[in-house]
Amino acid sequence: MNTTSSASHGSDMRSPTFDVSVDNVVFGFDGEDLQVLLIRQGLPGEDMGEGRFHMAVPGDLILPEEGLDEAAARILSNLTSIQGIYLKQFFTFGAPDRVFDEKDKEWLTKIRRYPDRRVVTVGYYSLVALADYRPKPSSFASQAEWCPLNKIPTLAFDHNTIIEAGLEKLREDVVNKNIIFELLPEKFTLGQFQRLHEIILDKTLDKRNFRKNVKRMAGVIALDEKQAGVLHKPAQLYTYRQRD
Amino acid sequence: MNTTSSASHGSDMRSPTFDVSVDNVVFGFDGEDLQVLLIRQGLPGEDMGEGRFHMAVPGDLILPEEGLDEAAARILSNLTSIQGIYLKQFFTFGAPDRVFDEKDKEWLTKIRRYPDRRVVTVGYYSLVALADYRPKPSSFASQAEWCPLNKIPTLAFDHNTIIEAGLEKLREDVVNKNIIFELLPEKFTLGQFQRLHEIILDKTLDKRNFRKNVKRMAGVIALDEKQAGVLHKPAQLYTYRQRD
DNA sequence: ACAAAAGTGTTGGAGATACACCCATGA
DNA sequence: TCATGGGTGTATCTCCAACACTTTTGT
Repeated sequence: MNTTSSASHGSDMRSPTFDVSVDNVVFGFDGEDLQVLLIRQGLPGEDMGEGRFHMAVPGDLILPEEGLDEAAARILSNLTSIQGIYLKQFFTFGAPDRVFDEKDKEWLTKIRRYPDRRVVTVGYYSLVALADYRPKPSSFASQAEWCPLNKIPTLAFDHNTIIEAGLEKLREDVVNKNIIFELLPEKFTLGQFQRLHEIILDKTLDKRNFRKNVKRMAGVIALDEKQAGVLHKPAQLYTYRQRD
Repeated sequence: MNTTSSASHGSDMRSPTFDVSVDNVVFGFDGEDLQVLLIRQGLPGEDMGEGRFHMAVPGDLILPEEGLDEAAARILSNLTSIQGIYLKQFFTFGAPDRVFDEKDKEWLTKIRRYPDRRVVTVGYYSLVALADYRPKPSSFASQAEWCPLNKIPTLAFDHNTIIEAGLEKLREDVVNKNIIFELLPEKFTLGQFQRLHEIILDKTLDKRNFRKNVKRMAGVIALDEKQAGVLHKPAQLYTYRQRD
């Protein structure tokens, strides 16, 4: 029987060496569209403006003494000065051929000490209410940009796959957990709320039925305040307060 | 602005070194109870019978050219000669202090080449229909044993946490995906089917309502066969066939 | 006045819940 | 004959889906 102790924890003397990274799919909702934060970088020491870019989701190797959640928060915070944002681990990508594109390999040669070392990356998604951060875009890294979900270009490594998987997980979580409010600004209209559902679930919802459901929802509170400056009937504003 | 390129993918020259492992929470259902596969190991070269054990979930370091799913399948297969079983990645555990117990550290000293190296482990759960494998326990490693869910002892490392998280994920998946049949033998009774639901969801279900739901379920087919040798009215047997 | 989104009820059907007794078998 | 789990139907209620018109604001 093939039951040597090599199958049980840690009994093997081989010592493969890996890097572990975190990649963070940051979703932002601006009241209209769902966007994803992308990083556009030139090679270090080269002119950013001359055409050759590396586009990816924000990510980095984790530090020797750092937890995974911690790393995800650090990366996001370094890049955007956004803090206290909802972060969730959703999947770990460890295919041995994750980096197969020649351009990606070349890139790593210039940027990593051990460019050939295999990297296992832990995927996170983050949720940001863009209205609360967009007004001060200067606080964002100049190389960071929001990109609408349906216009994502081809990215480095397996990052298109990672975004796809993150979106899939977001869909699941929106129906099963109470996370959608993380994408909404503090004050929001029911129109925005419904639009957000429609984008994430990728289907249209009935307005009256949707509003009935919202009324049944705990934590959604109507404010004494309406929209202003819109070219149509101003909407009632709502807010969300977690119930004790 | 704290937006140096250190926040973006791979631009950091540090090179932490990690091991990456897979730990596999194997759930088995025998028609009565839900069980978890545990590994009991003596130190290599020591007598297994003399008291000092290391108990854990099956796991191992991944090989340099091996994918994560592949590693999970290899570990399970080495240990139990079970193959073709449902495997699912559910969470990655990377806390820097995952190994804090002195006994665990001592264990690693004896078993690992680099015992102090930080290990990030990818958690999988597997589903096994015990009736299809239990009859031939000799095919199992002698150190592997099934342990009822509610009698799990204190395990090595963070393995109690891992089992807890795996169970939690299993609960979610049972309601959202079609995976519960992976735990059922090819032929099963509605009583077993209901009991399995009750164990996993940790609540009692109404028999008549449950059976109504099963009738509505696609893929559950009544066989021309009944239980035999039971000391009560023999139950109709059913099977599950994935619909095209 | 017009354009644009906000806001508002009813009905029919499907699924969920609650509930109690008889049946077939082996010992 | 007894103990054990197997097997069955009905009534109620809640949730979901379908559907169209009026209101308020800015231009």
